[in-house]
Amino acid sequence: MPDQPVLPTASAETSPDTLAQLREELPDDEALYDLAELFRVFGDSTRIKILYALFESELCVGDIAQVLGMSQSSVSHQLRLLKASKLVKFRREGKAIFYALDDDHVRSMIALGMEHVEE
Amino acid sequence: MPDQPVLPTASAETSPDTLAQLREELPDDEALYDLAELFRVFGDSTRIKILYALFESELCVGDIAQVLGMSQSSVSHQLRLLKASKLVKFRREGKAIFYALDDDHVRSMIALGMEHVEE
DNA sequence: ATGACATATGAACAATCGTTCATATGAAAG
DNA sequence: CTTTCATATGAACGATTGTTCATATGTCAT
Repeated sequence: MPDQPVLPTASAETSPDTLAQLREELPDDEALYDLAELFRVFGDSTRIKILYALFESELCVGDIAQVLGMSQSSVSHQLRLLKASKLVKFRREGKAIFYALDDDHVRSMIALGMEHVEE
Repeated sequence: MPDQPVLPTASAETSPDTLAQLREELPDDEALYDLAELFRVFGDSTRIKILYALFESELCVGDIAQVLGMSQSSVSHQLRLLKASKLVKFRREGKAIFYALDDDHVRSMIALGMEHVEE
């Protein structure tokens, strides 16, 4: 007869207590979901291209579309996501709407990612 | 008769030359695709959770699954992607395989993202 | 008001993705 | 060599995603 009852959920190498503690130390599910969602927004070629196009200066939607060689509609749809995630800000000037990176946070993020990729 | 022929692709606010220059200054399509792909790997709750679980110390697959309350299969599938993107490394010890964050790059990336989300 | 231009949005469709289930590989113990 | 344990992998299915096309909203000039 074993000292400890055999639990249906079997641990492999680390003690169950340590695992339980690790589980508690993880950020809230919501925070983790939000984080994943943020990365998901960066995780598309079109959106990355848009962000890169805005690296130096603001641009209006039509110009972004032209620089990237994509349809206005597609760019607009993606800008919506970037807007919702606070990665870009915008201002109206007559008929045109100019988009720009929201802050240097975004630049840092892209730069850091690029470092990893270029290794 | 207009000084310039009217091009089928109409520019909106910025001069066509400036747009053309901007287009040239963008990183290669391949680099941009790789960058997006990197972010895409971060862009899933399960994978983010796995990375967070490995923040402090290495863990074997079964333990990761238990900490996250997910199936071994699912974790293994996701580890494959993390491996392919060089976000985690691993070593074998008997039957178990221990995974760990590949480098501090990964930690920085997650930390930076978390900053943005927590605003 | 009307027309022209810039942008946004909704529906629809193909493509991609993450999970599950079943099974395969690989290592250690008997 | 057979069994057991840990992990990996393939097929399949539902869910999510990005594009296109058509159309709506909003701004300015006439």
